[in-house]
Amino acid sequence: MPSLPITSTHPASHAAVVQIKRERRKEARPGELLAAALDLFVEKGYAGTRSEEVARRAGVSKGTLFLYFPSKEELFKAVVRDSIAGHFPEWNAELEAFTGSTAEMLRQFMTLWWARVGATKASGITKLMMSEANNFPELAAFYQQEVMAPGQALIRRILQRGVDRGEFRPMNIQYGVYTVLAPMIFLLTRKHAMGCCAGGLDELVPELYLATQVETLLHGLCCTPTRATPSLKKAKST
Amino acid sequence: MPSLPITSTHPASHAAVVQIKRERRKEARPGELLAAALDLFVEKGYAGTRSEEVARRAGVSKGTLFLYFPSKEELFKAVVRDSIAGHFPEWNAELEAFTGSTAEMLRQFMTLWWARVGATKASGITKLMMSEANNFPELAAFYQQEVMAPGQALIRRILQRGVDRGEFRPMNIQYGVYTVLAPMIFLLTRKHAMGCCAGGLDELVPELYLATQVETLLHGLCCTPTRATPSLKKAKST
Amino acid sequence: MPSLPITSTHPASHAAVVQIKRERRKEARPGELLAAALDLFVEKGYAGTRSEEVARRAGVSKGTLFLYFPSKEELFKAVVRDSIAGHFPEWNAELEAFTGSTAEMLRQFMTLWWARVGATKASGITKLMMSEANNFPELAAFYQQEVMAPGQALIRRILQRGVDRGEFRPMNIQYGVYTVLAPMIFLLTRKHAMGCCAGGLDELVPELYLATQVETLLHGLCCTPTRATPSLKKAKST
Amino acid sequence: MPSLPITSTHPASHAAVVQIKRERRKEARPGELLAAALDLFVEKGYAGTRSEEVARRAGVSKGTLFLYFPSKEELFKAVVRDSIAGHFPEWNAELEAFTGSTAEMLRQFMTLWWARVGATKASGITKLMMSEANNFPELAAFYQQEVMAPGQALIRRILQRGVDRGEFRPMNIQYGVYTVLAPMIFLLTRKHAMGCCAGGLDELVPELYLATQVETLLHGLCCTPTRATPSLKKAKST
DNA sequence: GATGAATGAGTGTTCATTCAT
DNA sequence: TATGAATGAACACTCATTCAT
Repeated sequence: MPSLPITSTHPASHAAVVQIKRERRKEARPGELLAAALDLFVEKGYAGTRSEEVARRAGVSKGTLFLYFPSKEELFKAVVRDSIAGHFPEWNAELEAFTGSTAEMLRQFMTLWWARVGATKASGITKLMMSEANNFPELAAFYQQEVMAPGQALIRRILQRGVDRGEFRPMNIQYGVYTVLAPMIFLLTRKHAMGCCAGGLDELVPELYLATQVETLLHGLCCTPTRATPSLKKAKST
Repeated sequence: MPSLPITSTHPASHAAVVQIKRERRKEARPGELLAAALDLFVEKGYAGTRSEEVARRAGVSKGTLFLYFPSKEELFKAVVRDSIAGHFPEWNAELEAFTGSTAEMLRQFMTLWWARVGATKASGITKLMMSEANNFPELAAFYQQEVMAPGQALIRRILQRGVDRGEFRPMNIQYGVYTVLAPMIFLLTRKHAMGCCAGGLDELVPELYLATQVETLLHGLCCTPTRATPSLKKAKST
Repeated sequence: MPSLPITSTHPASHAAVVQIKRERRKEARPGELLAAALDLFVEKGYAGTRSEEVARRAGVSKGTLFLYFPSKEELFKAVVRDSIAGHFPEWNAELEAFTGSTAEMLRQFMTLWWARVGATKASGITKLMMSEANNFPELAAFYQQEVMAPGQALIRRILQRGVDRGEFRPMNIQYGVYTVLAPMIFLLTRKHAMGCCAGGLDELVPELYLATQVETLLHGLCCTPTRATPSLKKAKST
Repeated sequence: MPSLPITSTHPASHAAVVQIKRERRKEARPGELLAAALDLFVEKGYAGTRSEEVARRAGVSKGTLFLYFPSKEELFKAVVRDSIAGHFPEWNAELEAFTGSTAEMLRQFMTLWWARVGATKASGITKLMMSEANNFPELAAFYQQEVMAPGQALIRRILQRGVDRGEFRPMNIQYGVYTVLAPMIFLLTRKHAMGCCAGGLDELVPELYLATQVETLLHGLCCTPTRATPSLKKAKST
């Protein structure tokens, strides 16, 4: 699996970051606008983000924004496309180099996902798509193809490895994928949509929640009780 | 200049001809408006739904809408109450009358939730809240209070019952609630946000997915392993 | 000066008050509506008064209001016309029967005006006219003719009497009229327009204010110092 | 069906032809808008003035108005400041620099007030407040604070100076203020509310009326009788 | 006559988009 | 290229007026 093609429809969108700040960085404009727009779209949603604020945060005038992006809609699409730069090759490679048990592999996958996506700004993109997919079907298709599909393929490979190596019971792999996905999406929802109104009682520690989920999952998935749940040994005899 | 077309400027001169007859249907209006509003809120989101269109879809004028609901916000709350919140007393009663095993109780909860909410338009409301909660804090608080809190309380009661009766292992109940919630939210996300672009490979049968999830959960939750719906064995022999 | 013609364009507007409350008082409707409208127009102004509230206060439905008055504008006109029933003949007669000094006459005029107009609901009509005259020129003309003119004539007669009897110095009578009018209008303004925001320091006792004004006036108007200001005797010798 | 007229649905296809050229006049706009707003507020009252008409009269679009003034209320406040409130520092300074007799000071105050406020459109603002204060409490508070309070303080200072210097008799200063205020308010009422229907008999020359009032006042206020403007005698001889 | 459900033009305000400079 | 002043279509909500019952 070679590096994913980067679909960037605007010039100098990502490379600009590396550029030297010479001649008042003309080439960097689109990148700065995209960064500002990402922040604001995540924070305020599509409708709630005013184009003037995007421009101001990028340090340019309102007119300049429309010089680079013909409309707010196009800006939004560009933001989503631009933000989904391919980390998948790297993650794929990491997981393929993994040599431990598949249970451990799943634990590591979840942990890394939280550290690299869930806990970072990148999670905002996912939230954005969940919110606006209906309004931008074309974009949803793009997201499905560029993010959801590779992501699910990655999970699928883990589960398949577990089954192939006799570590997991035979299963409907696709449903297994969804089982892994569900707590991730749940966390994103809490973080970006419901976090504001969570009652005081249910402070949720994401890392702990994910760990708990993985162990619960493994109980259901594994052929032999995983080390994290010795108490189930008796149960296994049935 | 004899041949210029003369356009009548007298008010209501032409409109009167087209005049739609006014119907007086006081009893039926709120329901019709609620139905129209549910459709549009789900389809276009809260901000994207224009009150005039709600009225038109219900076959009345803009003014009539505000005759029954004093503001867009109250209209939305009424929709939430009508679709979801108002049913909690009934659902609570049903579960309290339940006499079977707690595993079976959880299965029934999930099944009924899908039939009554997940599979219906009401599910769109939950998706909508996930999308727009950040932009409308008052609506979010309302939803939290009227839907999230009672819903989670309901799940909590099920889990607690399992623990109390020695059917489930002791657990952090709140995390257990989230474990039950996660696949529900995952389904809603798929249906409303990603459903439009689902690839051919992953056709998902929600009922089957939920059943699978419950069984996986039960493997992790129960004191004694619970094979899929043992209660059905008896039923078969009948 | 015979009794002023009462211009009432609506049936049973005033006579209704005397009527016996038999047969659910059909004839009283216009009168009740006018009374309710007067209250509300005075309290909330023309634009601020909603026709539905007028109807409700009169104990009828919104439709009924428009049955009696073809529009809000006509209702307003009717209110003003109806409320200015002629007290002037009575007041004229009273003053013509007055036998004391003209200074005393002026004092009594002011005192009675406050008791009968300034302090009562009738003052609201004047405020109404001051506020809305520009929007209803036709009505303003009516008010000018029916109220302002007779009122000023009355004052004029007092002043003229003072001059004729050698009690007041010769003066431009019309300006004298305005001098008498000014504190009256000032009081109405305070009561109806600025009263809401008067600072705590300047509590104004209308009767005291008017008395003060009259004495100040008399200092300027009288040939000999009036009894209320003995300290001025010395000054008079100049 | 070949002969159907095809109506272009492309946006701005026709409008572009009629397009009025946009002028950039940032410096001039606020003044133009303020002038237009003053005209309309005086003519139609606060509630009766539509913001779009203010914009149109200033030759700009509705949006431009809100570019300079964030709301109708702020526009009104700006008009008040521009017309009246903003001049108090200057007027205060003038009076503090005054070195003549307090009687003369009062005369000058009245004269200047008429020339600068009473005779100008600014007077309409005061009339407007008298009309609409009850319906817009926040505006009333603003006007009280920015205009009424400084204005009355100014008068109070004059009267106090007269008393302190032994020119005026001791008095209840606040009532004195009202005595000065009354003819001013009377004039405004006549001009804006009753002026439209003034009968032929009472042509009023405001300057003359005010002068008369001041002299009448001074008769009552001064320790030694002050015949009309003695200071003018000297002036004549010059 | 009386009702009150229904109407829809009108209002302040926002904001993506345009365009003269 | 870049600016930011200017635009105008939208939108939630109000309320005088109408009319079926």
